[in-house]
Amino acid sequence: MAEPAKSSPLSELRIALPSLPMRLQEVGRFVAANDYDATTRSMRDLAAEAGADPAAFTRLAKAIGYSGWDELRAALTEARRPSQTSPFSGRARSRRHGPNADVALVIDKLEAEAAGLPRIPAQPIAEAARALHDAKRIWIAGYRSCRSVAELLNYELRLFRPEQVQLVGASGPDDLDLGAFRHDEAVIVVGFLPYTHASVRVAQAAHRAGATLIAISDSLSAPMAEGADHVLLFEAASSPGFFPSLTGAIAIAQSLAAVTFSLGGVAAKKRLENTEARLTAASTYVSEKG
Amino acid sequence: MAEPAKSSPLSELRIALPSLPMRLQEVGRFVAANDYDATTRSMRDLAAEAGADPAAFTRLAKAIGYSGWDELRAALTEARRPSQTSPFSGRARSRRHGPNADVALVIDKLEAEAAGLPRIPAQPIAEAARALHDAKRIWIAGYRSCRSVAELLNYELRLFRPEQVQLVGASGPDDLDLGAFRHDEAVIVVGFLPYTHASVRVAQAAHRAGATLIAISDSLSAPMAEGADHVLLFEAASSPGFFPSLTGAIAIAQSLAAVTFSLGGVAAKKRLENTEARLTAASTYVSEKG
DNA sequence: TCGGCCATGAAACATTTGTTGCATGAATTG
DNA sequence: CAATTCATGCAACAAATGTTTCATGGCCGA
Repeated sequence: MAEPAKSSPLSELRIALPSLPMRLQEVGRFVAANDYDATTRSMRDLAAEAGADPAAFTRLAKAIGYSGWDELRAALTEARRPSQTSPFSGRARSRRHGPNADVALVIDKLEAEAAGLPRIPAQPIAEAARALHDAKRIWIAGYRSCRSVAELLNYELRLFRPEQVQLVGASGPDDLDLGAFRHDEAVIVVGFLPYTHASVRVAQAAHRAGATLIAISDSLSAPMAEGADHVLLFEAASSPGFFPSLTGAIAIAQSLAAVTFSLGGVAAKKRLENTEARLTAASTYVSEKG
Repeated sequence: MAEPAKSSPLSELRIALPSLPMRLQEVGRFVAANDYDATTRSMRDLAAEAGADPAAFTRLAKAIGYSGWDELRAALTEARRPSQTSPFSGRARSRRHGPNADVALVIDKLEAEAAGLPRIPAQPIAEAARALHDAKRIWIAGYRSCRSVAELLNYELRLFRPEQVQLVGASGPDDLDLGAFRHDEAVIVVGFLPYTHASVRVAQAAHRAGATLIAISDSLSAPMAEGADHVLLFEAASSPGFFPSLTGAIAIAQSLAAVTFSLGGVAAKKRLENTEARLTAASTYVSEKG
């Protein structure tokens, strides 16, 4: 039936893993986690480090369709070969069609977005972070695709300022929150073309209340950037594809959170540790080592 | 007799090269030019390909101060080992002070993240997009900070496949959705260290149901990558700061959506236009020109 | 409970590995 | 020109590698 794409030996391994005997699973996980050593060191070495029988490696290789460990290792080695940064790295850019057109699209996109990031002005971010640091409370608003940026910012800031950060509209209609803005609070609005009415309303309300308004957008002339105390610009259209890029906005959000955190000093650090301890106690996370 | 900086075995080799016998020079150049093969293939293999005597490799190693080829190879292997953290981890960490410390932090972060993007493997994204294209329905899961990535993906995919894309847990407890996975559907799980139990459960449920599992994570050995048909890797730790970076995950999500859209052809385009028309009619957006 | 199956570890196996001794021939020196 | 040094290829060596076989013990179905 639907042959799963077995582009790399590692993915073959991963796919077969769950249906393997216990010992082979252990060994398989070890290989997946240490694929560099798998290609460079000897089978017996790996066995010793993994605390397993050397034979298990041979059996693992055979279990996923290779003639033996040597062949598996050869496949891994080829997959890791650097000259083929991506198998089509030759920039295959000329070939807009054919089977590799998709890969070329992805590469284009990633490169374009990578190029856009260093062009983001850093100074305004640092200044905005200071404003956040001074704010009694922080409101965050973003709609449609920008919602994800708003939520990330909300999540990260709440890690060390849980009681003072809030998403606009998180607990009821936006309109209720709009009336709650105070002059000593900060409001962050994320948005780019086409701009939603909702985000513009939030910005206007913030301005009216005398709150510090921080706009994360793609243009200085964006409607919600009007009257903003800080405007953090990114290039939404910098990458090919059917939809504007949010990579820059995410990078800004994370930098903003990082600087705000560092401004928070030991107090922020302490609260972050508390939050982490609580999450660990609730066993939200999988324990690090199996 | 100023010992030249012998940071890497390769530089030692290059430095000693000119004073070596002719044959050893040839072999040395071959090693320098093919250092990847030097670490992975056998001495005799290399000798055959270089058209030289196997003994020459042993002699070369001894000539530049190693006890033998094995030791040289070990040094090369260690030099090539991909750093567990990141090339930037040691950098700029020296607590810059002064008024511009924050700005420097932002710049570091942006640069590091920009450097990480082109390292994202493109091929798996294209393959995963094809799987999405073929899926009858698409489920998306992500928790904590990864929720924002999941929601962005959900939003963009729903623009042109509104009825077939759904967030896990969007309309009730996760558990209800977990039982709804079908073999002809695709499940996307976003997560990185520390991994949440919830995301692992989703991945396991997807695997059990025979659905196509796509994992967006920071490691091939992530628990929810086990049994995954496609694993899309990004570097969560590639940037300084208190929190892992989501920029790579966002870039992957957007590329995935873009390729899936392009695979959808005119049908997808048509549906996107419909969606846009509806949003405009509801006057969600501010009209372009004032 | 018995019988077969499979997973697993230990040991024996043939092969391949890196190394070294030796013979040859060219280059260097007195 | 003779004596010496040195670079080089070949072949034999011991060590290490990956593989296979076999004995053991647990598990499931009859």
